[in-house]
Amino acid sequence: MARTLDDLAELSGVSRATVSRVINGGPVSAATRRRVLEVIEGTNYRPNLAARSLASGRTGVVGVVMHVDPPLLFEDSYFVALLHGVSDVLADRASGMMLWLGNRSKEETLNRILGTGLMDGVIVTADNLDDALVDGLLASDLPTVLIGHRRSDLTASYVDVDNVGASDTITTHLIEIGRTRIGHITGRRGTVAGEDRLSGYLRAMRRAGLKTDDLIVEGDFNRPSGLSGGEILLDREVDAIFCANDAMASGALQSVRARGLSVPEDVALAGFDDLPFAAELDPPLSTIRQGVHAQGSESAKALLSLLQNPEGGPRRVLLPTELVIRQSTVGVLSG
Amino acid sequence: MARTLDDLAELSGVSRATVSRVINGGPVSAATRRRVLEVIEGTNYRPNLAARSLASGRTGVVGVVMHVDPPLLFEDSYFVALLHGVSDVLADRASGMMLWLGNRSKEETLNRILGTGLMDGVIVTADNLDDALVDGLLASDLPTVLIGHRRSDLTASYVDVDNVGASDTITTHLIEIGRTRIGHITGRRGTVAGEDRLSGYLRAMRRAGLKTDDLIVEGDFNRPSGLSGGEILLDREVDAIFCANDAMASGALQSVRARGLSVPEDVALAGFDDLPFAAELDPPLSTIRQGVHAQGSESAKALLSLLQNPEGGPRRVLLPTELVIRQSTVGVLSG
DNA sequence: TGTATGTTTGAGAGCGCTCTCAGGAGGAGG
DNA sequence: CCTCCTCCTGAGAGCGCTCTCAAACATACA
Repeated sequence: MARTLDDLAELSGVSRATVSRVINGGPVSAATRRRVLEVIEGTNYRPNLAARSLASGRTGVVGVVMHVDPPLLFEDSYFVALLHGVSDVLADRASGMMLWLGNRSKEETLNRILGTGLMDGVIVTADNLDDALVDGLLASDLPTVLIGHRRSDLTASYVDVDNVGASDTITTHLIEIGRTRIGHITGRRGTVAGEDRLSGYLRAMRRAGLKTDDLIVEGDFNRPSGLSGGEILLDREVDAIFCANDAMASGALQSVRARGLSVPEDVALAGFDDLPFAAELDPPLSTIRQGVHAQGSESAKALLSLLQNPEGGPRRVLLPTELVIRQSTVGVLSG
Repeated sequence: MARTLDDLAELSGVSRATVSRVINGGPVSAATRRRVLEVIEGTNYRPNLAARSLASGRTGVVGVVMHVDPPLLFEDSYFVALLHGVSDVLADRASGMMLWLGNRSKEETLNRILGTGLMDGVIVTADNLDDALVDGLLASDLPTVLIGHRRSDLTASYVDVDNVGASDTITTHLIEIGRTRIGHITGRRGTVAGEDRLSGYLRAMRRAGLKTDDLIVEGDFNRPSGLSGGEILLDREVDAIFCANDAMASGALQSVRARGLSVPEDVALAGFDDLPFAAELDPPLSTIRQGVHAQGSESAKALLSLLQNPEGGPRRVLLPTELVIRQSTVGVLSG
């Protein structure tokens, strides 16, 4: 059983360099190539990635960095879906995937990532406006693609959805069904998604000439903050609530119910994400569908493209979203 | 900025070998060690893992193999919890984690894993009685720890829970509250968990002298099979149903409700896993709590121990489970 | 036939690290 | 003062691969 290139070289009667060329697609005569391939066939040779990395600086291994609190990762299927999308693409075109989660400090994680030298590039979830880990990766010479964070610096590669536009769309939907006192429960402040969704809401309201003075309540993307936020907004007599994600919308729904009010007759309700449970709420939730799996797979494609052609400039992908209208805003749909 | 050991050697006026000793804890005089450490301090040197791997055969990187259908991974928080547990332990004591999911064929995955040569060892989820991927890993010279699969071959290292004993326990609980026609909806056949939980059920029933002839229905661990299995068992006039996991129990609950029967008065209901939603069902579900996070972390510890002392024989860990009694078997708990 | 051009191949120098081996320094014992 | 031991340290040989360079050979054209 051949273990090294030299073994293969001896077995096939050519030099190590030639075997390397065959394996890596270099210029070799057809006859030689065939002979070497035959030898390789019968020998289950596997190139040593460490050696290859040392010699060429490339391994084919890609890093995926999701520096979130493990509990969040644990609860929120968002990250699992993202990982799923990334891994689907990498399975075909990369030789492996290293995963970096949030169980160390950001500084420590950054150091380890940069230190291993085993990865050709990384994909990193960038939820916050400011993030030392993301900044550190961008500042390093490790090719990096961001998920969910469009940096203002214009040199980073990223994959994101148009949070502002989508929020504007769903807010406009609430306006079009005749609501005028539309409250908003924001996402966690300091996150891109939270800030951008707020911006979209404000843009739509302003364009329609509607007031927002007392209609914005701060949430944190978790269900309880939707419940408490809903109570506050109901006190202020809203006729619709747009929550920055579905989890908070389910909390808000509970607050509406608790007052004996009905959705959507008394209060229309809208969320963001279209996670699986959104369709199963009672009534089913109108929301914005963002393809999380696609965000993962597109970010992997972007990174691979970046690795293949580093000179091509940053890759910037803005994925489309879709307004999903269900009974929480329009009542019983006529069939 | 020092990039290599030679740089550090030059800066601190010693040889490369000595710097290597300082970094790896070899025998060095206190004075030299201090001097070298000072140089390292100010220079954010990071050892190159590829080079280290090539020279020593070790990288500190561990592989985690979860060859499940992505949809399953996506839906079932079991795997995320497992990963969480593994990563918590590896964060401290390993220099990285490679993740291998089920988006390739088992053969292809096996080849890639064995081929990279970048991992010191792997942790692999082994759900099925037969699994070519698991067999291949065990047959290779890569140190391997199994999760959830106690092989009969007695040479493998593994972490598992006592499925048989736990099933016996919860079945016995149903017997003790006076039920006699206790149905069982099995897990997917061919899985260790499915078969072992069935065995435990049978053992408890036999010991109590109860018949099981028409009381066993085949399920597949998913909710719909719990619903349909529940309907079949209700036709056969059971007074209790033990489902091989919580997801199926929630389906079975729905089938009981659909007939206007009440839990636990007419039919007592029990599950297995104690996933978060189990406590939130109406009524809350009696079940077996198995620490999934602990399974992950223990398997990581077992692997690290195996790597540190390969001669110590296989590591075998059987984690405890806990019977969690809620209202689905005992009605309203007196306070 | 001679020169220019192109194709295919091998030799060999690393990539950055670990680890063995042997030499030097210093102390203990005769 | 010499020998023996112990403790530290440096030299140097790899680990398995990639990649440059130049040699060898083939082909084309004048």
